[in-house]
Amino acid sequence: MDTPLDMKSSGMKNKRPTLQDVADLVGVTKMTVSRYLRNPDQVSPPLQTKIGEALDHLGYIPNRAPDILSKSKSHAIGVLVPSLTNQVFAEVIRGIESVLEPAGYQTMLAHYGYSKEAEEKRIAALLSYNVDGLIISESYHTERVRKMLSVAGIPVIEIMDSVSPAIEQAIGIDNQAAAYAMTECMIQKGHRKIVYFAARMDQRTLQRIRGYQTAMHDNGLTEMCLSTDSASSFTLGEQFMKEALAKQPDTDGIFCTNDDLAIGALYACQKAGIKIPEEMGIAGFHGHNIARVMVPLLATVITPREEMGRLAAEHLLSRLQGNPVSQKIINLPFQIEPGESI
Amino acid sequence: MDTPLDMKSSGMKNKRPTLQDVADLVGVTKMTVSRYLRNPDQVSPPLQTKIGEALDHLGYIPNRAPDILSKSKSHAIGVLVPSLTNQVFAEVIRGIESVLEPAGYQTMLAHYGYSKEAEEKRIAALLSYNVDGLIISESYHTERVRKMLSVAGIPVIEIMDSVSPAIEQAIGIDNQAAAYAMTECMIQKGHRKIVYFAARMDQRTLQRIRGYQTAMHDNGLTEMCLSTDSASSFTLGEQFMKEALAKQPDTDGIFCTNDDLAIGALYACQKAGIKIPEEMGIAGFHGHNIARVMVPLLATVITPREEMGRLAAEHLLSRLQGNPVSQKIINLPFQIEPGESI
DNA sequence: TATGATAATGTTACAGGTAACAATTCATGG
DNA sequence: CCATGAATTGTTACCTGTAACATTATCATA
Repeated sequence: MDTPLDMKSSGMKNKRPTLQDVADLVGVTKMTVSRYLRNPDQVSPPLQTKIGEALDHLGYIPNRAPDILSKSKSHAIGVLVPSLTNQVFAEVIRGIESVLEPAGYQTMLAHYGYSKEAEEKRIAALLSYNVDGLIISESYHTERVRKMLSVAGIPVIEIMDSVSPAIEQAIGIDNQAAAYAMTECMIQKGHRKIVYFAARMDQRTLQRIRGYQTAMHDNGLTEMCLSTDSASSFTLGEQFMKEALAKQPDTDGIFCTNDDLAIGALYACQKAGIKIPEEMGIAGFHGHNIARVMVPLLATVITPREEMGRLAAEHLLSRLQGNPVSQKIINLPFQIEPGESI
Repeated sequence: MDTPLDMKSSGMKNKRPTLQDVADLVGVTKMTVSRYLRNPDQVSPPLQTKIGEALDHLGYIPNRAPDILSKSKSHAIGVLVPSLTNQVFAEVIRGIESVLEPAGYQTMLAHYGYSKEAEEKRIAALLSYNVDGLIISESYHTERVRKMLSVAGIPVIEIMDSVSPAIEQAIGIDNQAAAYAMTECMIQKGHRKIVYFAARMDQRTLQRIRGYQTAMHDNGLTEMCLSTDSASSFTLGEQFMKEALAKQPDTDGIFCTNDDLAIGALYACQKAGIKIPEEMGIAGFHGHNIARVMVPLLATVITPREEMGRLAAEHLLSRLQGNPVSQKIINLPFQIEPGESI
């Protein structure tokens, strides 16, 4: 005569409990339960106990859907990065979450693998979930993306790049200036035939190339660039190294668009018995953690990735609180770390 | 006499357009527009054109909120990992998304920094957004987490670990067996005084330690373990190396719970002039990409991270289509890569 | 031209929480 | 013992897209 032990075994739908279910159990309306959840003191002490027990017993889980529907406020922030495997973005994300999480916001992460088409789809998806704000990391967008963002009417912050014209607000570094500075540094150290290794030709890489080219030109040196559209990797750095030596045997310096390529190139030299930095100077970009411990220490451009994420989140929160854009473009400092490899 | 150029400048609320707005513009009911969006052929050709134009003109963005509310289907999958900066999880996530994205599912990523408390909060947050399924990467859960998951009534898949009892379904590797195999391999290569470096004492690390201990014991060797609760890093590997040599100067092997520690330890040896592998064998775990190119090549346990993510997503999709759990525990193979460092 | 079938469009109700307002209870002082 | 107001609880409406059903338009055929 017993009822089934639980709903699962009874073949019922086992739907997750709603406020109504809790209210029915206690014998009040769901409004009362709602009040309890938002501020327990709004209901009488005896009900507080009963409602608390009922919530616990049923295992009530809050449901944001109604709120999102009625107030168009999801308390979720969309974060769009090109890649998750790239350590750089992982650190930016950590910075973002370190601010959003304590503020009660959920981050909705999406990535688009550097494809404009995917970016469009991902932004549409994030907007369809009614995110309250967006942090994106590209500087060029299709017309449709711009329209979507404008229509959505939510604050948008672009990160990584402080040079391209911002939609509303951009926080990043000046990639061209950083690349210029590193190239200058390599030249000062005596390198002359410096080749640039580039992968994934996005805006940031193009700007770095421009910085490198300008520095070479300003010093009366000849530039040479090896590039590909595919993803960068340690192995690609090795390949490029071999290619550079084949094309220009007297190459004495390599500046890479990121540390992955640089590390690959460095190991390729070690395997080939090329002395670093005497015979070949190698520099990277972005300060991969490993660059700071390896032997020899890799020359690299150190960028404030985590702080960039933090700042982006802070400015976004500020705008969600109704404040206007305080500063359209925020340019963060970078640092040239010569290491031991140039 | 002109109307303002756009709504922004008119001080209006600039709310994002709804189906009703589109319908009003065309002169039909929103139901007709809804039909057009789901299957254009359901409306007459002239209306198809007009609705298409209106949608475009207003920049309509679909809104999932009503659907989530009425059907409790969000087409979002929650993915919970301990850390995003850890490359291992980035690759798992890539595997997951490679399956979910083409299937029309949005991933909602959350991480909890190895804290049980944060895990609870994160799972509650994901459930409050009505995710249709969950992929989580811990094997031990608080009672409250178990209750939430049971009440939510959505498919849950645990990844990383194939040994702990699965809530519903687990996909991972046998960490203990893998650590045993690598320890055996080190012993075979002649190392005797092998020390284990562990950070972040989660279940997986504990199982690896057990594998190491068993292998040492089975070979009549003495075990020694350096561990900390804090996060692993290259620098920590360096510190541990110094500590191990101080405590046990005749240490001739290091087995690390991950490649980050191993790489740090390896460079520490290089800086101290200790020859690898002659004087010191070093092995890692998980096959960090860099381990596959560095000099010397790092001995490591190669795990199918991306495939693990793919499989988890595929099984989740299958269950979302109503299929039952086909296999409660799926044990993926690992591979011992001796490299040149042991 | 009437009839029935089919295509095209409209109407209504619903999902679950909460703002806004309404109603009820209860204690207190006159 | 009732008026008054504060404290507590209830009622109604709303947010947006769509399933389910209802209605109207269109057209071929008897």
